[in-house]
Order: sequence, then structure tokens, then C-alpha cells
Amino acid sequence: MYFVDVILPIPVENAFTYRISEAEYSFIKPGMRLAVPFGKSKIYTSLAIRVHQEEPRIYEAKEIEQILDEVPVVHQAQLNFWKWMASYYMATLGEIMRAALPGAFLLESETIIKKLSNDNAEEYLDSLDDESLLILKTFKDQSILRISEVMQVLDKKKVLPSINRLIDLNLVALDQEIYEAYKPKLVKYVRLTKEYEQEANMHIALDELNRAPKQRELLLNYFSIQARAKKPIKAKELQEQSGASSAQLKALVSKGIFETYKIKKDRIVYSGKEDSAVKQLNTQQENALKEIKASYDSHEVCLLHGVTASGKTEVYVNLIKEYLAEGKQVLYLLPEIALTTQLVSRLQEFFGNQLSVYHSKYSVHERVEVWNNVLNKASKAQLVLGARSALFLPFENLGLVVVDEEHESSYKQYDPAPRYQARDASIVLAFQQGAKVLLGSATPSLETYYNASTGKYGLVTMKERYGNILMPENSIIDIQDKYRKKRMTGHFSDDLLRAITDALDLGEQVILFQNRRGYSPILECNTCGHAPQCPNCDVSLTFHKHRSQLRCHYCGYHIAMLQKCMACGSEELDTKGFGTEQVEVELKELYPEYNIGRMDSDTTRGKYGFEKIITAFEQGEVDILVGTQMLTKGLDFRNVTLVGILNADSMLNIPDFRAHERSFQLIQQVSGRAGRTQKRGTVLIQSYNPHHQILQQVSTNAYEKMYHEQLEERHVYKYPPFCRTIKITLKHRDFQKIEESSVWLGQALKNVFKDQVLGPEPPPVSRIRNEYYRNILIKIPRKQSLEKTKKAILKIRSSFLSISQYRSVKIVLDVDNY
DNA sequence: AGCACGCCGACT
DNA sequence: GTCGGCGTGCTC
Repeated sequence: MYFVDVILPIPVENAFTYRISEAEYSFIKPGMRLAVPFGKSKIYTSLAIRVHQEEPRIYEAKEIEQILDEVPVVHQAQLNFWKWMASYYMATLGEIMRAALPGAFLLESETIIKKLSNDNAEEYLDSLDDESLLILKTFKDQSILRISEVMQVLDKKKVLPSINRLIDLNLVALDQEIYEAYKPKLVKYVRLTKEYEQEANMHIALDELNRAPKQRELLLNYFSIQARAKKPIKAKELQEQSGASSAQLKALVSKGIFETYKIKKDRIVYSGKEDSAVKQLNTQQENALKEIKASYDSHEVCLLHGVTASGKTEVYVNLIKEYLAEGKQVLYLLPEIALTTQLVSRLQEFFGNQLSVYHSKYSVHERVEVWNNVLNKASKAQLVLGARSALFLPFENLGLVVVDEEHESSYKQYDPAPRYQARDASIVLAFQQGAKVLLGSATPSLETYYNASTGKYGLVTMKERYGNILMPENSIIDIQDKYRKKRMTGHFSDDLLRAITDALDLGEQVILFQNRRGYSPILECNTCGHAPQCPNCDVSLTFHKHRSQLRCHYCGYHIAMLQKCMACGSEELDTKGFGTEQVEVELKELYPEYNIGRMDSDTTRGKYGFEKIITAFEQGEVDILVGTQMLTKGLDFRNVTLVGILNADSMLNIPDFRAHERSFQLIQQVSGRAGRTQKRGTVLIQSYNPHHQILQQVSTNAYEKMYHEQLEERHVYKYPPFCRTIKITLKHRDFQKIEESSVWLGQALKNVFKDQVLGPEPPPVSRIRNEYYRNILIKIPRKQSLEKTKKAILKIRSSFLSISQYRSVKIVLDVDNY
């Protein structure tokens, strides 16, 4: 008796055991995918983790359906990494598997209904009900049906009873259809058949084709291509060159002159020149590179703290080259959004075909190809550029991980599980593989900078911008004062408008930042003060002028713009607050002769939306670009000399312990877009609170000062890096239940963790999509065992779930929720 | 996660 | 009286 333990891509804790034959026992290795039946009518892709001979006692193991791989697609090293991640982030292996494997690896089955040929069918027809007859009738046009199709035909959901009646009469049968989602791309090639390779026969053929000039043309073109280069000839290429149709090519195939064959082809091919000259490193970069390498003698991780436009990328490139030269693999992580931009093409110029890109916007097929290339250690995947999920690629020989823009919050996955921080996880991955990590940022996260300052990580600093360009000049504008003195036009102070006009006059470009999309976040009645709310969420609706709609940014609910107040009927409706759309509208009035662009998640929908706007701005088609934080992501625009921040307060006032740090990073990063050439850039920050310490620190580029001050606060209020935190979120549709259950859970946790427990408290938006939310935060001092703490939490959760009224409350655990 | 089973309200 | 709502429990 032989068995295999598998993990399934579902959130269940345990592995599942299946029966296998002796031959399968010797063939199956951990890391291979197996199709297995699961439940009554489903087939899932699972991943083998162990073969053994221990028969399970309490259940009868099912047999596996099929082995899907010839060799493991996941290395043992990956499985170890998965196990670490599952235990650290309190997720199941199945959830990790789902996040790790490219979607196309996870085939699923669908139940299909087949018609059986039954000689006695006729005599049953009278005994059948209308619905069963209708199903049979539908088979007239097709031989198989899907459950969903039957539901459509019968126009209801419960269709199984009718189908079962047909099964009982042996008229139809159920079957499982498995999708092999990934199919290699095949390219059709053409060659002469053996017979016609001989010249004599060819002459005859040409003669015969006198009456089919197009086909003759095809044949002649084939020779001319062949004469030019001795390589396989693509059917498409041949057709294009001779201007023939596929029918004409087919005719030649059926005459036995040509035959076609297919070759597997990679979808992702880089066809550019390789190794174009790497920019000469300046002294600062040279030194940084040397220091990084020196730090690796004693550290696993090094932080490269380089101001914006200091040329960090060139340092990465040179370091990467050295690891590649040693035959090591390199992983280059980037925050999600920046991937679509200039960096990919820049790195492609340096590394050409050694570089692969792995990213959620890539198609499932492209992702499988990158995966396989890494698995096979193909030369084109020695260096992988990717977003956080690239962490799961099957590296075996990793030498270096570069985490660019280390402070970016998109390295953290919030939903669904596993809720991991890719930057932190990459350090563990590197450790497991004996690789080094380079974290890079102009505005490092406090945690990272703390680790670097305390000597846990190496620290290398670059203080100068490349080419001795000056840091932009910052000034803060007190808009409270400006309003009082009536010097505001819309949301623009006179100073900002003057600066915009000056820049435009000189043919320069301007970036304006407002961290909120839409026209205005609140619509308020002037008479009664009523503001329209989302019916499903606990937020007011945002006014979108362009579409004349009120929209909810949490659930997508929208209604047409109101003409009068819903509560009192008054027609005096006023907008409170403002978003990018309103800024755009005001600008269009103020600068009708210039082109204004807007970049936020409303205008960058679709695969290339983002790139379109970037390109337009790069090529000078847009003079002023208004946007949300999307603007900050490492974009490099040459001609921007002015950056305006319309309202710095909205960021500073977010109720989160990182709000100040985040604001500093955000403003500093946006500012970094200004003046990347010889002309010194200007940054204008509008605020009601010009003396806020963060704004003062931003305007003097005082990262260190910000760091020390924030660190002090974290120390006082016991936040990271002095504590670890685990956030527990409860969700339920019933208000009463969420109140009671969250208090119960909070109390249970407080019994163990005392005053380390914060909450339960409703989050700022306490209801989303008709579900109420409550948060509980647990602070874990550094010296307390994380292991034991998690165990205790899991124990409390299971006693929570054993209370039947609470069982339907969803609990989300988020370890290191920052 | 899916999916089936099972027990209560709004329609033929 | 049925259809279908979703609470509950299980899947090797």
C-alpha cells in the first residue's frame, strides 16, 4: 500500500492523503502536481509533499486522478520557504500554494453531462417530466452540456434532480472535464516533403502549377527565403512575403508538395541590442558599490540609502552583473506599479536576454514560461525583475535579492492570505538560499533604517544627486493665511499659480499631487447638512463630476448626481473637500491653452492605461499632470521643474501610527520628480498647518531628524520596530453579533496578553459591502516569543469558533500588519 | 474555498 | 404546497 500526502490550494490546515500504485510511488517526487478528486464532484490540482506507506486509519484514501508533471515544478527549497511563510504569517500551506503557483498551473475540473446512446430511449420519453425532456432536447445540437448551461436552459439553479432522473434511466452520464490551462505556444513552420526535395520532381511540380500562379508564387518565395538563410521557415512569414492566403498554402500541402510542422515557441522574447554601455559610475556610486560589497562580509542584508536621483539603479546593475558572472540567480523586486514604466526597458538595455519579467499583469502563459525558465535555470531567467509574487519563483541558486523602493507599502499583501511582506520574506528566502539582500530607498522605512542603524543590516549612503544636480528647493505655503487674505483661486494659492505660470512659460512641465481621486469626497446639503452615504458601506459618496455620478470608493456603488437633497429637497448642494478631478477642472479653466493630464486609478484602468499617460507626459503632450500617489513611483521625467502638493494635511491626519512616516516618504518621493536635470527644481507644499514637524523635516530633507523623532514616538507608544504587531479583523453582516463577538474575543485575548491588546474598535470605515468590521491589535514586545504568542492566539481563536453563535464571524489574522 | 445537506419564509 | 434563502459541516 502506497500513499502520497498532498496540499490543496484551499485554506484548510491539514494535508490530504491519497492512494497510489507502486509504480506511481517510485515516480512521484515532492513538488510534482497531481490531479486529485476532492469532495463529491471536483478535481483539483494538488502538490505532492511526501510519499509513504502509512495507511490512514480513520478514512479510506481515494486514488489520485493523474500525475501532471514529469519532474517537480517546485523545489524542496521552495517548499521549505512555503512552510516558513505559512507558519510566520499564520496562513495555510494551501493559501501559500495558491499565491505561489502561476494560475495556469492550477487547473480545475468542471462537471459535464454526456448523452449516452440508449436504444430504449424512446420508451422512457413519456415517463419524463418537462424539465428532463428539455435537457434531452438541448443535446440535439451538442454532445456535452455544462451544469451552467443546463441552469440557463431551465432558468433555475437547482438542476441536479432533473439530471439525476436522466442518469437513473441511463440516458446521460456525468463526467469531469479537466482544463490544462497552460498550452505552449506553437508556431507553424513549412518545409518541402521528401518527395519534392528532389529537383526533378520539383520541376514537374512547377510546371503543373502554371495554372495556379499564386501557388507557384508561394513555392518560388519558399526557395528565395531558403536561399537567404538556412533556417526553418514560418508559415506566416512565407504567406506574408508571397501575399498568398492560407487556403493557397493548404492547397500545396494537400498536393503533397509542402508539409507543415510545429515548434514550441517562447512568448516572451526580447529582441533588442544587449549590453549597451553601462553609464560610467561616478565616485559616489563606486564607493557605494565597494561599501555594499564590504558590508556583505559581515551582514546578510544591506540598506542603500540614496537620495532621489542619486543613481541607485546603476549601483544595482553593477552589483547584479557580478552575481550573474558567478553564475548565480538574481531577483530584483519592485513595487507593483512601477513595473510598467521605464525601468524595465532600462534594465533590458543592460541585461538583454538574461532578464525575465514576472508580474501579475502578465498573462498566465507568460508567467508559466518564466516559471519554467527559472526552474530549468535557463540563461534568459538568470535575472528576474518582478513584483512581490516573484518571490515564489523556483530559485535554487539565488545569489542576490534587490528590493528597490524598499519602503513601498505595495510589498505588503493585505488580501487575500497569505498576508506577507515581500521585503521581509525575501530576507528569509535569501537566508535559506545563502544569498545577500540589497534594500534600496531614498526614504527607507523606519523598521529598515532602525535595523541598519543598530548594525543588524549594513548601511550605505549616497547623499548627492547624480551629476551634482541640486535637491529641489522646498517651500511651505500657509493656505489658512492665504484664504484669510483672499489670495486663493480655487485650491491654488497665488504663489503656486505664479510658479505654475512661470514654469509653463519656460516650456517646462509641472506635477501636482493630491492624494484623493474624484471631484469631491463629500456632497453636503446647505440647508439641512445631510450628506449622501453609500447604502452598503459606512462612507459618504464621492462626487465624480465628469460622469455626473456619486460613487463609493469601497464597493463601487454609484448613482446619478442628485439635483436636490434627498433629505429636505433643497437644491443648494455644496461640495466639501476636493480630489484630483476637481484640481483638473480648475486647472483647465485657469490654463485653457495648456494640456492637463490626470493620473489616478480612474484614468489608468486597463492594461496600458498607466503607460499611455506616462508616455504622453514624457513626450510633452501634457504640460501639467495631476495625480494621486501613483505619481511617486520612481518615474523619471526630465522636463519637470515644479512639483506642487495641494493639501499636505489630508495625509498627515490619517489615523495610523505610520501616517507621519508615510507622509514624509510620499512628499519626499513626489518632490524627487522635480528638477532631475541641471535646472534646480521647486517644490511647493500647501498646508493649513505649515509648522507641522513633518513638513518642516521634508522641506529641509531632514530624513535623520524625522527618523529620530518618529522612532521616539514609536518607542513611547510601543509600536514597531520596538514591538511586533498582529492585527485581528472580525467581519460580520450582523451589527449585534460583531459587537458581542469582538468584545468576547478582545476579553479572551486580554486575559492572556493584558494591556498588550488594543481594541476591539471599529476601523475608520466600519462597514464595507454590508459587512461590519472590528479590529483588535496585539503588540508583542521584542523579547516575547512570537511562536508562543501565535499559538496562544490560535488557541483563543479555536475556542471563539467553538461558540456556535460566533462561528459565522470571519476572522482575519494579519502578522506584521504594517 | 466549494459544495451538499438541511431547515425556514415568499411565490405558483 | 415548492423554490430557494443561507447556516453548518466536510472534504483524504
